[in-house]
Amino acid sequence: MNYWLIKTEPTSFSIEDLAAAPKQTTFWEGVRNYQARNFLRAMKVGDLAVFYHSNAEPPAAVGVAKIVREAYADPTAWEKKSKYFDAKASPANPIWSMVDVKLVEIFTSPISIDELRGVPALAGMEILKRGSRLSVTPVTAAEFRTIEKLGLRATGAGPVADSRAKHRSPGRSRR
DNA sequence: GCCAACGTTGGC
DNA sequence: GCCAACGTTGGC
Repeated sequence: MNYWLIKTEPTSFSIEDLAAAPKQTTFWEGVRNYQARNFLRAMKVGDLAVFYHSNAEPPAAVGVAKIVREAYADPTAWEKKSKYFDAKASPANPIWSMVDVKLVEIFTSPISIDELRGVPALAGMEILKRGSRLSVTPVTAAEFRTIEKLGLRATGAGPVADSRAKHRSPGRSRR
């Protein structure tokens, strides 16, 4: 079993969108980078992924998702209207792949990038490297466990926040 | 909104 | 096959 980190801009598709999706599952389409695609292709059913919000305030690890379907052709690549359209792709030559992911948990205590940088055990993470832009990256089991533990820690002051309760469903996925 | 870092493209 | 130009990403 392997562990990953998948990055998304919450204005495009957030973990709340995933929570609101049918079966809390979505296809992870739109990856248009060969290295990231190859990581998608290496994913196995049951693998777990840290769900990370980039370009957010603050950028943060916000939960965990599980791979529920292994890589298959990403049809948005040949949909002309899609923002992920790629003229070189076709059903005969899909080029790009996607997987299906299902929500496992939303962190009660999201971990901002600042905080991630402050954890020595996470110093080697790809996402924290300068100029890192890969939207799909492997993480080690130890890194995954460290992040999940931080994400689920008790929040301390005040009533225990249940982040799930705060997020009303925005309705259909905005994709 | 800036801009450094990076991947991709295309002229040669 | 080099590399400058360009577009995109994403933290700040």
